Amino acid sequence: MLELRWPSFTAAILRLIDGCKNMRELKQIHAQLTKSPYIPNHDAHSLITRLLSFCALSPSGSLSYATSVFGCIKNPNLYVYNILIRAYSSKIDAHDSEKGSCRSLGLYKRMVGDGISPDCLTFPFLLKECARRVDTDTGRAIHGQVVKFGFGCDIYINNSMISMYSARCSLAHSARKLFDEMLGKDVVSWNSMIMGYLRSGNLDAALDLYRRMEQRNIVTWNSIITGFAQGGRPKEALQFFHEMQSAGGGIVRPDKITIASILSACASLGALDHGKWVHTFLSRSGIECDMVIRTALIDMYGKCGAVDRALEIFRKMPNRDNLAFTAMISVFALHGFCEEASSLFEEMEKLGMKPNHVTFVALLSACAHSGLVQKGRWYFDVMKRVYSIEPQVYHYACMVDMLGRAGLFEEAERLIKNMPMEPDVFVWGALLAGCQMHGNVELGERVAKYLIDLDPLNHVFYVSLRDMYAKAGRLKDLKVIKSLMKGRQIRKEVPGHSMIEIDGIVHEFSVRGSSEVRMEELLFVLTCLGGQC
DNA sequence: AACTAGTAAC
Repeated sequence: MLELRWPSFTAAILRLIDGCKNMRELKQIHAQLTKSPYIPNHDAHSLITRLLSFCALSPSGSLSYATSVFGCIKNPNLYVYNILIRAYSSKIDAHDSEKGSCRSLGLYKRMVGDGISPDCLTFPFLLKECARRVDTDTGRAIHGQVVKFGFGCDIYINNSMISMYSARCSLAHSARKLFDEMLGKDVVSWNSMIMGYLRSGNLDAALDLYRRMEQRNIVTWNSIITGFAQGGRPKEALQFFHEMQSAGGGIVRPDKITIASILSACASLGALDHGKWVHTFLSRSGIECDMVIRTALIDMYGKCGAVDRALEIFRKMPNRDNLAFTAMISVFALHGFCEEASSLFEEMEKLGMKPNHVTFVALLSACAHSGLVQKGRWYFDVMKRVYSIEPQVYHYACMVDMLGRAGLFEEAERLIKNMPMEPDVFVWGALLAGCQMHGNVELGERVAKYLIDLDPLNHVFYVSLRDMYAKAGRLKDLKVIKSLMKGRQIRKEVPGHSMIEIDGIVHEFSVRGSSEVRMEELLFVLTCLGGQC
């Protein structure tokens, strides 16, 4: 083949590069090219550019190899620069430390230094990397460059900038400013702004835009459903799902992203009937039931109490990743099946699968709820030593919870003292709960007072202290705390509530009653049941 | 060769 002459030779090599399946094949071609004397100069450039595209953009490519190929190009043009900048924006490799600054920016500076001006495609790539890294300082600098080079009216670039500002929760207002000043807004502009509000927790602002927009697409629906499901308003997420199916004559059909989000909403509601309906809908829809959806199904069935069905789906999965394992382990942990959680973890280890920080949250909380202190200590150690996972503040909270429940207050306090980070309210709250459980008023009083100082408007800590005093018969202190609560107007504002699904409708109720559940009737039934027990 | 959307825990 190397005997072939231009142009068929070059065309054949280009076809070979396009047909590459992996980096090994590509490297072989690259090696042959380097040795070949038959390539005219202007062909060499197009060949090396194609090589670069493969390494930089193909899923089986390699960013480090792309960087070295780029280094071989003598006078890279705008197209070549854009390829590598694009690769940095979306590809993540071993050298891509999440905390590092944008690598594409260095390339951009070099390009401008070479006297090459960016075009309208350069900026979306640059901004995407800033968004991914939540590096809004660099993003702002690039915003300046956009204006300087006269691209302030490009809709793609403006949309990219909205997403970039939206990546940082505190900058939703910067995104909104751009959004308001944009002339030709399209559906992506609206979606990006809505996502900015959803990320920053301002669900009502997102809802306002959603209601006002003229055309919605699948991304709009999926974003608003996901945002509400994750933002603690899963009931509304379900409503959006129904709205989606009745809107626009069913032009926009749910896809697998919709299904994954809606299952997560069902999971947090404990809405088993809804979840089952979605499962049936999924089977009939022809939507591919991929690993993500199966994991969401495991979570949904597990959180709705159908552990057997969750396990069945897990066992029938054609392939499982560490997320699927973690979801199943979490289901076991939630229901107090510590043994099952542990043996699934062992299965995971045998397969050489890497558990992550979430896996250990599940394992540690399973140990805490089962009172398996020895095992919990062991997992905490394995996490650090074997898997090099730095314990986060919520791992410490699990450990303190476990030790507190076991009454091991000295060890719990020692652990808190030696934490590498500042203990948060969950850590102290776990210790307080342990004190309350064991009637350790001396320590509990100290912790509760500290927590009240830290978060003086949170009623939970006052109530704990009050109940501890009451139980210990410390009437004088009880009086003091009660008057303190009265003086500060501390009340249990939102009573603890539960939810129940009846005939596919999710009802919320609490001891104080409910707007939806007829309490007299409920009490009557309960009284009757009580007689039978 | 461009911009927006999914699963596990807290």
